[in-house]
Amino acid sequence: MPATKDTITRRAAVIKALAHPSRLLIAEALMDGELCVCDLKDLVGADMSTVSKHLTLMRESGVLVCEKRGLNIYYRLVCDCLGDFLRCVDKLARKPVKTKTKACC
Amino acid sequence: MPATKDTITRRAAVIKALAHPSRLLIAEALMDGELCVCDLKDLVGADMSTVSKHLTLMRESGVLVCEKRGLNIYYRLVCDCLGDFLRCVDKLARKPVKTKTKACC
DNA sequence: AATCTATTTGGCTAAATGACCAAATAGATG
DNA sequence: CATCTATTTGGTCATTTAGCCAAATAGATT
Repeated sequence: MPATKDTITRRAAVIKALAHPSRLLIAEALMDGELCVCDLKDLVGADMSTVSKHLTLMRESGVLVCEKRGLNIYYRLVCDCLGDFLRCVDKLARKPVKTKTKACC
Repeated sequence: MPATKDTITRRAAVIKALAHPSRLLIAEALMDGELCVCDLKDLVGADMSTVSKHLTLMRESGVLVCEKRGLNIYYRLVCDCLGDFLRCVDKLARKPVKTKTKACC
């Protein structure tokens, strides 16, 4: 079953939800459990509205869900399979890049 | 050991290398083994120069390596741990998004 | 060495992204 | 019900990204 163009695009959107330093930071923090927006704002260190937009993107891509309790909104990761991936990414990110500017050959 | 800002940025770059429909398509195709640029051009269906730039991005982020043999340059995935991740992404991408425009609460 | 072929690079433009500020909303509290 | 607090939304601007075309490169073939 070859993935349709639409399927690929939706998968890419999920990945894109993690493909930004602030959003990755958020995802990694949420691996230890849910946090409210204000916590995440402190973590990221950006304007609250900026953080909120990152969270909206992540939520709409299906990576996060949220729940309001009291005055706060708590976000958490949908999927715990992210852990393995982040370990994989970390392994890749450690490697020095072989060729900075030129193609390998 | 809390990850430094620089580390997070490099991890995000690795993820970003997969966070585009064409690049994801390339990565998935390469899970079955190496392919030359011309194959990938056919797969993606874009201008050769566009594909080449995607490949450069992926290579520089550490996700791909390449090797020239004969006239062609063959690209392959550096890490096979991507397979599990892509399965995870697929699972997330399948879920209907709970709330399209409004926050959950 | 002249030419072919595959790929990359440079330049350009349109579109998407990310940041901030200000204003709106929604629910809790007095 | 008036207000406070947490969060989202809308607007704007600068930056980045993705696409194509044309030109450069590098290695194979004649």
